[in-house]
Amino acid sequence: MSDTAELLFKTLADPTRRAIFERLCREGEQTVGALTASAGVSQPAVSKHLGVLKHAGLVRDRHAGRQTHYAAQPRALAPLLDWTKQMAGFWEGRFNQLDDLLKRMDQ
Amino acid sequence: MSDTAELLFKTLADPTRRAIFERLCREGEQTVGALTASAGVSQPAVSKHLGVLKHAGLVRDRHAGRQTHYAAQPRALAPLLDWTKQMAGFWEGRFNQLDDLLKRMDQ
DNA sequence: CCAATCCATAATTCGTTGGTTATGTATTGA
DNA sequence: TCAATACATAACCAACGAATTATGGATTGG
Repeated sequence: MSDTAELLFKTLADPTRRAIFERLCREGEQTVGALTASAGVSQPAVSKHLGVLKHAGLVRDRHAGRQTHYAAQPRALAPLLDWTKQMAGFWEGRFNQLDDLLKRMDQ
Repeated sequence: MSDTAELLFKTLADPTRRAIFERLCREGEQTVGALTASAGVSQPAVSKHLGVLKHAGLVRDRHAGRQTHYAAQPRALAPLLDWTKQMAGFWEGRFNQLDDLLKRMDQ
C-alpha cells in the first residue's frame, strides 16, 4: 500500500478542503482572499487547508507581494488513479482466473 | 460535488479499512475471522470497518451459517475514478484554453 | 512613516472517529 | 441440550482533526 495514496485519501476526505481543490482545478490560480470569500469558513481555516493540500503536493503556492496565489497540481492525483485501477484490476484478474478455471473444468 | 465521492473518500481515508478492502480485492471473499487474523486490530474493530465499507457500497456480505463472508465490490469505485478524471479534465481544459489563447496571440 | 491589508501561526474548543472490553445473538458440533 | 464458535452491537475512552478567535509578520498605499 503506497504511502502517497494514504496522504491523498486523507487530504481529500475533508469536504471543505476538496471544495477548495475543486475550485482551483475549475477556475485556476486564486489568492487566499478569493478562496476565503466563498469557502464558508474563516481565513485561517482556509490557510490551514491550503497547507494540507500543499503538503500532499496537490497545490503549489506563488508569493506576490502580500498575496499568496495557489494553483492546483492535478498531476498529484496520479497515485489515486493508479490505486483505483489496481483495485479494479485485481478483481478483474480473479474474475478471469475463475473464468479460466470454469473453462478448464468444462473440458 | 457528488455526495457519493464524499462517502468514498471518507471511507477509504482510514488505513486499516483500506487495507481490508485491498485484501478483499486481491484475495477475494473472506470471512470476518480470516480478515481479523491479519488486520492487526480486534474482531469488533474489523466488523465495524466492514460495516462502514458496506455502507459505502464497497463490499457485500453473504451469510453462511454462523460465518459472514465479505467480498469487494470494486464497481463502487467508479465515482472516484470519475471525480479524478474530471479534476484532471478541468485542468486540461484550462490549459488548452491558455494554449489556444497563446496561439491566437501569436498570430 | 503609519494605518490598513493579506496571509500565516498560535492557542483553544469541541465534535468525530477508531480503538478497546464486555456482552448479546445465532449457529454448530459433540 | 449445552458448550463453543462466529459475528455483531453496546458502552466507553483517547486521540485526532477542523473550526474558532487572537495575534504576529510582511507588504502596500496614502
